[in-house]
Amino acid sequence: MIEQERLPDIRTTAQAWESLFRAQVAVMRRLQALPEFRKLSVREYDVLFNLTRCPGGWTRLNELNENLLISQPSLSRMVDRLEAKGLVLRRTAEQDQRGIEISLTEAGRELQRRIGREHVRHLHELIAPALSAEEFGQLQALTEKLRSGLSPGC
Amino acid sequence: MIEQERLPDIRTTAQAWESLFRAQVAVMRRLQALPEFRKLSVREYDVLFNLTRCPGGWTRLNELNENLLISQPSLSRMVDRLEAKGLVLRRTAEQDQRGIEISLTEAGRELQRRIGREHVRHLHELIAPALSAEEFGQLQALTEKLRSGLSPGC
DNA sequence: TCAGTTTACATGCTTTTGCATCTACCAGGG
DNA sequence: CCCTGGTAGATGCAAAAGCATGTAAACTGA
Repeated sequence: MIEQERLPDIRTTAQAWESLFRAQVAVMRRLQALPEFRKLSVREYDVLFNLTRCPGGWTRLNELNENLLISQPSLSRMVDRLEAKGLVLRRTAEQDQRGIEISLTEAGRELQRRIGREHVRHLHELIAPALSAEEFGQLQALTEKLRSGLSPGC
Repeated sequence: MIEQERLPDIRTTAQAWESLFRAQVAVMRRLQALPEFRKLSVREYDVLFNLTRCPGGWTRLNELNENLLISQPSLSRMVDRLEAKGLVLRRTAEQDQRGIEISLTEAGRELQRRIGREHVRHLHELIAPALSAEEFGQLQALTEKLRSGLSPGC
């Protein structure tokens, strides 16, 4: 038996996106009010978090910028501030003298871990009651597929 | 036969949320660069959009604020600007003299529709290739359930 | 009824963001 | 080799954001 896979119409995609977006807002709104984000904003934490996810520990600034919603100048200045706080290091890329590479300092890594632990714990308390383990698995699979399947054209 | 519904562990919830969040960032990053948001930022558009969704057309400012990620003072000033542009109206609430109610002007409604049409069209082009109609339906159902099932405690 | 508390929004002030632009560097022909 | 075009970040400046606080109205409980 052949499974028919319907192409989504414009209503379907719009409604799914709206629902996903509202869920994200609802969760994020509660998260960012939590005490772990008093010293470092969610955006700043997200930079540190992204830095933990790159092999070798160094990432290009432009590459980092692709995973964030802030503009290139804003990231440049946010890195200034994180550097001033002793949380990240800057160096010029070896192969491309225009480029800048960033990595966490030990203090930065430590702070990320500390905030991350609290964050994950609070996140769990907040969202765990909403879905079963199986449903969270489906949600993860669908959102991963969504992200990786975005139209390259636009 | 009884279906066993497992409770999610902390890894499962954290990974699902991270995936959802990254998908949202990836989509939003592309959306906000589109031409329809040159005149009005995504945040401002979202306010107009929320105003189309309230019965009677008038919404309390604090109620509106719950659906947005910006702070109360920021919303207050954003409404100032939208009012100055002739897109929304302000009035004091009847039952509660402290409260402010907002509604769209005709120009505001018109602008929302115009941006909204472009927005939905571009959104569709962007995300439609990623999932089937059935999968978008599942995604919508899961994210709605997530949003409505958040722990009231935190 | 009236002082004390809470809620809703506005406002002063500082920080952060974004747009436009600048500089430095790379890459690809002539 | 130099010139042209393009890319990676930095920076000047104006707009927007958040924090702390102010004001005024509503609730609360003697």
